[in-house]
Amino acid sequence: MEAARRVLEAEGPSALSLRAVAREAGVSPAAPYHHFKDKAELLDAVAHEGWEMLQLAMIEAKARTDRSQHLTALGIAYVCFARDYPALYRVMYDAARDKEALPMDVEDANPENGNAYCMVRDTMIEHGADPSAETHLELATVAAWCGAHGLAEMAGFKQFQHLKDELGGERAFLDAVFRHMGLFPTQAHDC
Amino acid sequence: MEAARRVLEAEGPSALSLRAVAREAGVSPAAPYHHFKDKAELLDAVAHEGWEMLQLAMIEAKARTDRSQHLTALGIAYVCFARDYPALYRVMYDAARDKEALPMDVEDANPENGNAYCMVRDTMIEHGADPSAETHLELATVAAWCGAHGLAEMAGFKQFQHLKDELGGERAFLDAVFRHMGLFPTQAHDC
DNA sequence: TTCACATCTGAGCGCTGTACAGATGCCATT
DNA sequence: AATGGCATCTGTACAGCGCTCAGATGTGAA
Repeated sequence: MEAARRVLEAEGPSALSLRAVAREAGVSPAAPYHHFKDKAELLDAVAHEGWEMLQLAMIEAKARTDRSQHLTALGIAYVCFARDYPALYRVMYDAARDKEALPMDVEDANPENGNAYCMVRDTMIEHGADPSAETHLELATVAAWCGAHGLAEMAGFKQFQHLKDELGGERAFLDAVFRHMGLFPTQAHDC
Repeated sequence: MEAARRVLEAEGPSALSLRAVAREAGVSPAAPYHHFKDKAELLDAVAHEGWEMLQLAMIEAKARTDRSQHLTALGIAYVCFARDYPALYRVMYDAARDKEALPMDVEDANPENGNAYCMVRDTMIEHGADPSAETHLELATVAAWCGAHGLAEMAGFKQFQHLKDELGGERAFLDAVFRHMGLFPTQAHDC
């Protein structure tokens, strides 16, 4: 799995073949099959690690931010994670799409925080959402998650470079878009 | 390209190999290379058709909806397109990510409407956005696009099935999420 | 000492994207 | 009518891929 992570970071997701991972690990092409049923299972495992990393990044972002800015901080941390590990982020969502499910069972990294999705929901409550209005709460969480994911995928596109320039950098751009989503209070610090 | 579309719809994006397309078209595996530089160029062409189709769907949605509901209608049409052509939608964004750019040059289908992205911006203006505040306008457009794209990718996930059930169907769910995004006025009709 | 088990190898199958030399058929020019 | 250029297609080939399987190796428990 370390080999897989190295290949992914160095060569991108399209180069992440079982054989390449085996080469990187210095073993024969058949060796990985004694640890993973097939390629998809290896990718699942890599993706799982990715969700753990994302959760840790979000925990950290929350920890170093004012309570009033927690939601924005989570959004920013989310988008920055996707920017810093684009290949991994893609593997994570490719696996999710194949299963038609977000991996809401990732709680290994820091169980008391549940998982990344739960963190968003809990932060909604912190910000005044009514926890007894479950449907409403979950809709708000989904909406925020959609916004963050959408922005994560758009933020790297060249068309929006001029917006970053006009607004004074990437961070200002992300803040501004989140503000326009109407879900997030605004202005925190670096990511 | 017809063969490519057929393979894509029938077998999904992972089965969309040049050789499969050639087989479907009844031609040798080398034949496509006289029309496309490589596989990526074929996929680009397929993706381009996809953006045209999306634009047409959005034009139609706008045409059959009250002016006050145009923005929601676009969002719903967008998400429904992604639901109805999931393989094509994936090819479209795979190509976009490779280029790190949305194809904002797709204006063939209906030039007077520009393209899908422009339609969203124009509809923002219809709804009262100030066209002279260009940065603000574009941020609002980006935010809406991000929300729609995010929802398009999430809407099929199993975790949210119970929300659809509780709210009385997929359409109600989409409406509700859009409402929570704060960008969209609400309630239109079918898609 | 023996046996079970986890791990790994090497060869091999059918698939893929891509390259290239040559065939075919059509269209414009002479 | 004959010629030549050009677009299109074929057949073959190569390296790389996911995956399978029979057998080798080593390690810990009985």
